[in-house]
Amino acid sequence: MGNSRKPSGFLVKQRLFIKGYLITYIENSRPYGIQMLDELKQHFKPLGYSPNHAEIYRALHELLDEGIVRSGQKKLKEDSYQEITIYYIRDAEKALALKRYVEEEVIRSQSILQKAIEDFNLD
Amino acid sequence: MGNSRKPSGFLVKQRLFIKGYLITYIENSRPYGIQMLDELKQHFKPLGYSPNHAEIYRALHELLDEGIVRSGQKKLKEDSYQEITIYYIRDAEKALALKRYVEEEVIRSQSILQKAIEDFNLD
DNA sequence: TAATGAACAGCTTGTTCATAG
DNA sequence: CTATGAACAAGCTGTTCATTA
Repeated sequence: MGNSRKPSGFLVKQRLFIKGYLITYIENSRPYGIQMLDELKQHFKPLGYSPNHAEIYRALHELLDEGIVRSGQKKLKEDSYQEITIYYIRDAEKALALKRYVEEEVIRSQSILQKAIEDFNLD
Repeated sequence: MGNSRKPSGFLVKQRLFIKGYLITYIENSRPYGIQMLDELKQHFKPLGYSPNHAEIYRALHELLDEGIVRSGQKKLKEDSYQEITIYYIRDAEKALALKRYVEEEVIRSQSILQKAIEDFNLD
């Protein structure tokens, strides 16, 4: 059973990083997948980071599986036929715990990078 | 031909990160693979990062292929039978260019993480 | 046994295809 | 056509095995 590879502990994984943002977006405004993707792209475009849609959906599905969020269907516009999937926080405690963990990982990653910048400047 | 996947531009890749350190180590003291690995492990252990030996060798081989370093054989100790592979800078200009690129990537990655920290603190 | 290297396996993620409405 | 999702494929990287001296 328990066959998993021990990660080397380099930088925070993209999937986890995105989950932190999705929780925040869902807490604030219950948007849907593509909209959150667009926000992320806008947000990080100046820094050369542009996530793709599959990664957002995979992250959302993981949040569902973990019982952190729940989802519902809704029409995109009242007079529209288009259905979208919107998300709500299901377990606020778990959500907060995950966000804290993401933050830890982000800070740890930053300190690794900070060390490198200092080391490279020593030449 | 040119079939490559466009990276999303998230954080700097471990391989590249390590190459920056290897160049610095080689510039300073011409150590060999395992020794550089041990130094890296010591250096980043407090931050939970512990690279493995295969990753270091892959990085060294790439630096060889790119013509940035060259290698030579040497006995580990004078009275020893054990041979080690030591590295020297072959093209200082290329080496510097790569280090600059690594530094750029590290800084870009840091700004992504910095943004996240600020965003998460807004709750 | 220490150092190096290659092969293999598993995980992450970018691209493409499919489906619904 | 838009949103969602799944399947597929390409990397990347951790683990294991092989070789050499």
